[in-house]
Amino acid sequence: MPLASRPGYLVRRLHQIHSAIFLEECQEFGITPVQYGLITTLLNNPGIDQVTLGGEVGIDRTNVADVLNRLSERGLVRRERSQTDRRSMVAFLTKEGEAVADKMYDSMRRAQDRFLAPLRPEFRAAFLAMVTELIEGNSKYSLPDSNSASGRRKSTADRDE
Amino acid sequence: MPLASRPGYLVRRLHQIHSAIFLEECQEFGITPVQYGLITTLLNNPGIDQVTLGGEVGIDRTNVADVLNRLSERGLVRRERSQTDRRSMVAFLTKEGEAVADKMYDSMRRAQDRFLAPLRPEFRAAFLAMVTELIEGNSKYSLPDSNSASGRRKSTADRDE
DNA sequence: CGATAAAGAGATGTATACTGAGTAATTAGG
DNA sequence: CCTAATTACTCAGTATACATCTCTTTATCG
Repeated sequence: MPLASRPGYLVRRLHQIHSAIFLEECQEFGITPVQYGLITTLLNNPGIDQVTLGGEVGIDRTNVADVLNRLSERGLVRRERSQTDRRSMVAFLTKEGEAVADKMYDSMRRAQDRFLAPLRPEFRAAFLAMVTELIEGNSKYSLPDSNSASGRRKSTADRDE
Repeated sequence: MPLASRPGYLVRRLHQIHSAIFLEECQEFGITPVQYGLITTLLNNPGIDQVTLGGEVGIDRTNVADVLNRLSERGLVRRERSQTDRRSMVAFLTKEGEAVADKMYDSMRRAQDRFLAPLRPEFRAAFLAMVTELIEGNSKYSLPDSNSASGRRKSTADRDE
């Protein structure tokens, strides 16, 4: 089975390529794809705790802490202990964080569009549907056990944009 | 644009999921997806130099050195200076390296199959074709400049398996 | 043939991603 | 109500991935 026909290889390259395009398109902001995912989730769910945040964005709990650290060092995110459960840290966007989320939106959209551009337009929805199918069908592997527990709080609004 | 509809998010999750399945299926060998890609490429191209190797496997040249280091510490890979170009390092699988490549093959296949399982069988080829299309259409972002130069040697056989 | 440009490899630093161990706070059971 | 289990987080360690800078080797040009 040649490398170029292995799903795993293809998916890794796809991820690599998207990261490169996103980073190029959003260069001026110095925000990575994962950081942007966290930022938009915080925008829609201010005061969310780190475990729930990781569940929403699809990253490991320790990684959430790492990324939030970098974002709060840059003044985009503010963290504090939860009032209701003092084990938890809850996170908010600062004013600057909200400004960055806003200013980056168009660049993010351009990155997504450029990534999908090689695919004939009529195939794009089908492609995304198949990817979603693969993610949902494999959902039990989608995140480590560390995040799986607990009552995955329903996200408040999902107005996104 | 909600997170779950962004191509970048979906592709990241897909990569995450495949890694988890591969790691689980190949647990007993302690070999990661990237390491296995390098090993099979070395199997088909013994004595390949590091830059060409990186081009074949789709990883950065410094990363090639890192991964080869780990593999040679475990006695799976042997490296030496090229006879023809003493700037280059060329790599070979050791006997143990070849044995591991052989023993892992079935586990790798199982990982790939499990990953694709949620997709209806008649869609799988179409999915892989679309992914390939996206990779080729975006090929200019597929690898950093550091690898792009030089005469990407034609791989000798590609008998793979 | 010697100066210099180009290429390859290495080291260093950043970011993502995950595991495992350990600590503190909360909840559940007896 | 006190102990045990669970949960949230942190810290340390490993691996991938990439950028950048330095050093050596090779190639080229005058």
